[in-house]
Amino acid sequence: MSALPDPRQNHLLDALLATDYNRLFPNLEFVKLPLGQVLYESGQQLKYVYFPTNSIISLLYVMENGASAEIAIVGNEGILGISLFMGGETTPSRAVVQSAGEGFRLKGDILKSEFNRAGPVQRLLLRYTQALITQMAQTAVCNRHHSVEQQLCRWLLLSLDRLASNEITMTQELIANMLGVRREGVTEAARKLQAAGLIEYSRGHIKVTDRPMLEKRSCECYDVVKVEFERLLPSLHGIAK
Amino acid sequence: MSALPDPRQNHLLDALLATDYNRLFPNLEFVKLPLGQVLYESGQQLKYVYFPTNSIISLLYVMENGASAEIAIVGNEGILGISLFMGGETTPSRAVVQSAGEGFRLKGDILKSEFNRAGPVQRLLLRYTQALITQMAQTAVCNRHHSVEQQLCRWLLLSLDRLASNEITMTQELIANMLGVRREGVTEAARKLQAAGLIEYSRGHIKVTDRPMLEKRSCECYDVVKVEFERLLPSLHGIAK
DNA sequence: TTTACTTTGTTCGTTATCGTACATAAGCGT
DNA sequence: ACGCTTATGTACGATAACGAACAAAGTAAA
Repeated sequence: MSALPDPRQNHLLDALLATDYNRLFPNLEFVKLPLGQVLYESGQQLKYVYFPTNSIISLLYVMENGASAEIAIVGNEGILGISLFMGGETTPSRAVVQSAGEGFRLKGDILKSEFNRAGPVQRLLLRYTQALITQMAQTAVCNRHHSVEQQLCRWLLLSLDRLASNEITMTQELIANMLGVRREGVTEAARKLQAAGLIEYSRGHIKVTDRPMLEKRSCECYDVVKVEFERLLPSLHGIAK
Repeated sequence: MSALPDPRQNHLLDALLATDYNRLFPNLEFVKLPLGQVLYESGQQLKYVYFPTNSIISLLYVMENGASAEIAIVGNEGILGISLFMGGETTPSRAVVQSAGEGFRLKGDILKSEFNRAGPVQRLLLRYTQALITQMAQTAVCNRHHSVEQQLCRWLLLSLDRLASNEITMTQELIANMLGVRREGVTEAARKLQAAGLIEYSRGHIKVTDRPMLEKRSCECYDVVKVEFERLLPSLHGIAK
């Protein structure tokens, strides 16, 4: 937490060529992202895009009756605000800070002009977008076919991958909101995982103690998404050549 | 069916400026798309992109255990094969002809070079991609929260919008595959809709007789997707300016 | 310390969907 | 017209998740 904020903690920024990064750097603005902060509201014009470093943003859709479901999550592997360069300017979903932390933001106009250079930056952003699409598609599949427990495993793993530690700060109530299920369902699934020795939790803190087993207990969705991210965005410095 | 095949029946092609369209035209190849044909297999390199005219393509994910779920559908409003210009070349999903008909295909390389002109064609394709993303996201939400009957309504409406007639040629078994539910569930939902006088069906043919009521009975998901498509791709000639 | 609040645990009846099995019926080829 | 295949109808118990209500255990505030 007390580490000096370095934009390169964000893998997308880290993947940029030096020339591109240096041009962007002066425009990156460090921001704290407290739990629950709403970065985008559904249908609202986006002013900034965000590059999380150690925070996680949840894209979720809130229905007319108040029920919600998570569409995808964005962490240090990505960027929040793709609709800016995709041309739509807005989306019907909301973006909320799911795990408190920090990040950098960039004025939308600047990102757009970077994108419109039609060079490496554009290619990188598009590849990331495709990875995000995969995550959304897999969420749809998962919502259809998998149990709450499997989905909880998937969710924990996806979150873990975007954090430095093996501990997630999040109440079961909030997780239930993300998954779009009842809080009691999460409680029961979490209890089972704890009984099996895969996690330890108490009042808003979840520590993963046996990650390999968690992966076994998860559905295939986690792996599909992970493999696709690695295929599209191998985390190599200067990949956006 | 006997109408002369005109690429401009595809709204995306129709939205192109004359100069762009004319450059593309000689490369468009007319193709028949019979029911069940697999246009892309999961993870397979894409050679062509497809512009459906009166056919519908279903993007679906098939799980390890054989269960499946539809991610999105592509009809005359769009293009199949976005991962070509998004940079990934492949996707983890399969593309199957859900409603037989026709379309035009274009060599992947040609589409890529068009995209890389970074002009109106690119902007149009990206806006379409965002609309497709909305459809996927909404599918995730729908899978989580809505009943089989609501989802059937949504599915019928989405399909209807992409066809000229009010009749859909498709067995309940296939619809069940798309929705990722049991065939019996579709049968029951369809029976109710028929009893209520909204549809008439028999052995692979579904005729929608009361569309307004079908919309009422559907979940909000249909409308969200439709509105977003119209916002992003107002069906005006020469919109890709 | 006491109180208030938040988070988690547990129960119970209800519902939707599932899995399986089998019955009926419509259309097709011969 | 015949039988065969495919499509649809129906029933049944099993199961997972729901909605609601309340108990218990932490944590923070008074």
